[in-house]
Amino acid sequence: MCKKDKRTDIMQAAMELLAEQGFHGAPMAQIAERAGVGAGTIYRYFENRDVLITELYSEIYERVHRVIVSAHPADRPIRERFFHIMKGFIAHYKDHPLEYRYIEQFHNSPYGLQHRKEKLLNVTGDYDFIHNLFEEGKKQQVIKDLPIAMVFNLAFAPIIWSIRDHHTGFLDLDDELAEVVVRSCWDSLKI
Amino acid sequence: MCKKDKRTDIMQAAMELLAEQGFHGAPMAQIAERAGVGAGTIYRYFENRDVLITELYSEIYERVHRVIVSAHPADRPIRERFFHIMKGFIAHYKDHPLEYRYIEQFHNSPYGLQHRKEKLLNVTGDYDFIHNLFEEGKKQQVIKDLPIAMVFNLAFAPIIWSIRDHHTGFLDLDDELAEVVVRSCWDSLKI
Amino acid sequence: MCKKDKRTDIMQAAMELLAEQGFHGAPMAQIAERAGVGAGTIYRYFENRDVLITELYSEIYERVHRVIVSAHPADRPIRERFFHIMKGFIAHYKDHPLEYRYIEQFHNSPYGLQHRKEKLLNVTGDYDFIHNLFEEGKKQQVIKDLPIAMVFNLAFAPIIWSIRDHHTGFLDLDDELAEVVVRSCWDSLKI
Amino acid sequence: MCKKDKRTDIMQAAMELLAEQGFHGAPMAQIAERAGVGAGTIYRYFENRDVLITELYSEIYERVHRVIVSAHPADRPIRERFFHIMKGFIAHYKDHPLEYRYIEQFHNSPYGLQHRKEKLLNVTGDYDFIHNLFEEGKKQQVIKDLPIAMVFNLAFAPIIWSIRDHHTGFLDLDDELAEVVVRSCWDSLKI
DNA sequence: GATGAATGAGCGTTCATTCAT
DNA sequence: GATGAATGAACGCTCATTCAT
Repeated sequence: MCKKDKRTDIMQAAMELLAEQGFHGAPMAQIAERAGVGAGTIYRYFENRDVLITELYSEIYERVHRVIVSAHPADRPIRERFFHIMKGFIAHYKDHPLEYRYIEQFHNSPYGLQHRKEKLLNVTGDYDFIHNLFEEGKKQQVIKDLPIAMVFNLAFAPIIWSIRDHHTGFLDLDDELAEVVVRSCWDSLKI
Repeated sequence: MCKKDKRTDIMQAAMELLAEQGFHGAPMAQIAERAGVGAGTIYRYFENRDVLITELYSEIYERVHRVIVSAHPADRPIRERFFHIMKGFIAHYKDHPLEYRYIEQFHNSPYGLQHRKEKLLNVTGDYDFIHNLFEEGKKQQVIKDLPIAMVFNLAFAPIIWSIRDHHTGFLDLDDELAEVVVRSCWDSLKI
Repeated sequence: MCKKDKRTDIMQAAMELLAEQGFHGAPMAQIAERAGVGAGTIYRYFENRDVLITELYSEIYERVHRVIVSAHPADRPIRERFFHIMKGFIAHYKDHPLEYRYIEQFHNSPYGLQHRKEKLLNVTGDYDFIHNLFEEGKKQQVIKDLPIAMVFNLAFAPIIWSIRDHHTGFLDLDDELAEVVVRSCWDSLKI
Repeated sequence: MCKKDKRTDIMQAAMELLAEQGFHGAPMAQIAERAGVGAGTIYRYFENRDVLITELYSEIYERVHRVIVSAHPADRPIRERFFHIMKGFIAHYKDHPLEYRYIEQFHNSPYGLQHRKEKLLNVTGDYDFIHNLFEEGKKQQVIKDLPIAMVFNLAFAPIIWSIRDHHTGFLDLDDELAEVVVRSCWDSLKI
C-alpha cells in the first residue's frame, strides 16, 4: 500500500472507465470508486483531470513502445524491421483492447492535437526509434522519399483502423489478415 | 428571411463550433449565440442536440458525396475511377477544413460507431457508390480480395490522416503530394 | 367563424388538455394547436394563461350550476331539494369527466385558494342558491346549526371524492351507490 | 453535524416550500437555498426531485400514522376507536399545518394517483390499521356495508376539508366543532 | 384580426474540484 | 496522507409571451 500502489490503482481504473465509456462518460467520482480510493485522493497524485488523462496516455504509450523496441532485429534489413514492428504493434493492441481504445480516444480529443503540436516542436526520444527507421529507409532508397508525417500515415493509418475494426467486430484481424495489411502498408511505402 | 435561412445559420454555427472545439466544447447556448438566434430557437429546427449533430453530419456527408459522384468516369478502368474519387475527396476537404474536422469528430464519437453499425446492417445507396467500385475491382482481380472494411481502410486511412495533417500544419498536401498519397494507397490495394 | 367561435374552440381545447394532462402538462402552444388557432391568437381572447384558466373555471362552474337550478323543486321540503341537487350534481359530473377533472385540478391549485378567498369576501349570487338552501335548513331545524363551510363540507366532500373514484376506477358509482352516498351525507347533516 | 442533519434540513425546507407554494412553485435551487446547502447537495440525499417528494410524503405520512396508532384503544367498540382515530388525526394536522398542506398537495398531484393505485394493488401494512377497523365495523354491522373506498370517503372527506378550511381561515375547527364533524361523519357511516 | 416564429428566463441535474476532518 | 461531503457553475431543454407580417 505504498504511494505507487494507489497511483497505479487510479491509473488502471481511469484507463478502464475512460476506454469503455469515453472521455466524457467517466466522472472522477466513478474513477475513484473503481480504484477503491476517495475522490479527493486522485488529486494528490494528479493535479487535475487533464493531467491524469495526459499522464495515462504517456504510460500506455510507453507500454507499446517497450514491446516494439524489445527484441528488435536492429541488424536486419529495413523491410524486416518494419514487419517486426508492425506485427508487434498489432499483436499488442489485439491483446490489450482497453489500451487501444484509450489511445484512440486520446488522439481524437483536444488532448491529441495538443500532444501532436508538442511533439512537432520538440521531438522526444520516444518516437525517434521508428522515426529513425523510416529516415534510414529513405536514405537507403527502399522507401519513398516523402515527408515523415506522410510516411507515418501510410505505415500506421490502415493498421490502426483495422485494429479498431477488429475490436468493434467489423473485421476479424487474424494472423493471416494482419500479415496482409502489414504487407499492403509496406507496398504503399516501398519504392 | 425565409425559414431556411435560420436553419442554415444554425447549422453553419454548429459546424464551426463543433469542428473547432469538439463535440463537448460547444454548448447549445454558444451555438445559438454564434448563429444570432435565441437558445430556444434551435429547438424549432432540431428536436434536440443529437438530432442537430446527426443531421449536420448527413448534410456535410452529402456535399462530399455530390463532389465525388459528379463527373465520375464510370466507363473508365477501376484504377482511373479510384484516382478520380480520391483526388476529388482530397480537393474537397482541403477546401473545406471545417467540414473535414466535423466529419472527423463525428466518426470518432459515439455517433460514429452507431452510424457505422447502421451502415453495416443496411447498406444504403449513399456508400454503395464507392463500395461497388471496390467490389468490382475485386471481381476484376485488379484489387486484392480482402474484406471490404479492410479495403476501405487501405484506401482511405492514409488519405484522411494526411488531410488532417494538412489542416493542422504538419504536412503541406499540395497537388503533387496528393497524387503521391493516392498512388501509394492504390499500391497497397492493387494486386 | 365569428369571435365567439374561436373563443369557444380555445376553451374547449384548454379544458380537454388541462383536464387530461394537468395544469402543468398543457403548454399554450398545444392548446392552440388543438383549438386550431395560432398560439398568439389565444392572447387576443385571454390576457394570459391565468386568465384563461380562471375564466374556464367560471364557465364550467356555470354549467353544473344551471343543471342544479333547472327543474329545482323549490316548493318541496329541504330534504327532497337536497337529494335533487346532489343527484343532479353526481349525474352531471359522471357524464362530464373532463369538466370534473378540470374543476378538481382548479380547486387543488393555487388558483383554487385565491378563488375561495374572493368568494369569502364577496359572496356572489352563484353560490347563493345552495347556500340559501342550507341556511333555510338550519332555520327550519332540519339540518344541524353549523358554520356554513362545515355544512358544505359534510354535504359535498364525500360525494366529490366518490365521483373522483368513479372516474379513476376505484369505485363504480352506479345509481344505487349514488343514492347511498347522498343519503349518507344527508345523515351527517340532518338533526 | 452528522449526516442526518443535512438531510433533515433539506426535507424541512422542501416541506415548507412545497406546502406553501405548491409542487410547481418550489424549484430545487430555492429548496437548497432555504435548507442552507448547495444545489447539488440535495442530490447526495435524494436521487432526484420525484424521490425527494415521495420520500417526504412517506416521512410525513408516518408521523400522523404514529399518532393515530399510539394509545389506540384496541379493545373498545368500533365507534369509540373511530372517534379516537379521527380526533387524533384532526389534532395532529391542526398542530402541523405544513404537514397538512404537503399531504394535500401530494394527494392532488400525479404522485397521489400513482400512490393510490399502488395502495389498491398491494395494500401494505400502513393503511391496514384503519382499513381493518372499517372492515370489522362492517362485519359487526355497526357501519354500512359499502365499498371500502366509499367508507373512506364518508369518514375522511369532510374532516380533511374542514382541516383545510381551518388553516385557510374559513372555519375555526375548535375542539367542539371537531367533535361535531367526527360525530357527523360517524352518522353517515353507522347503520 | 390572426398568425406562428422567435425569444430567453428558468428549470432539473451533473460533476470537477475543494477542504474540514 | 486520505477522505468524501459539499459545492455551484454549467449544461440541455421547455414554454409563456411577444410582435413583425
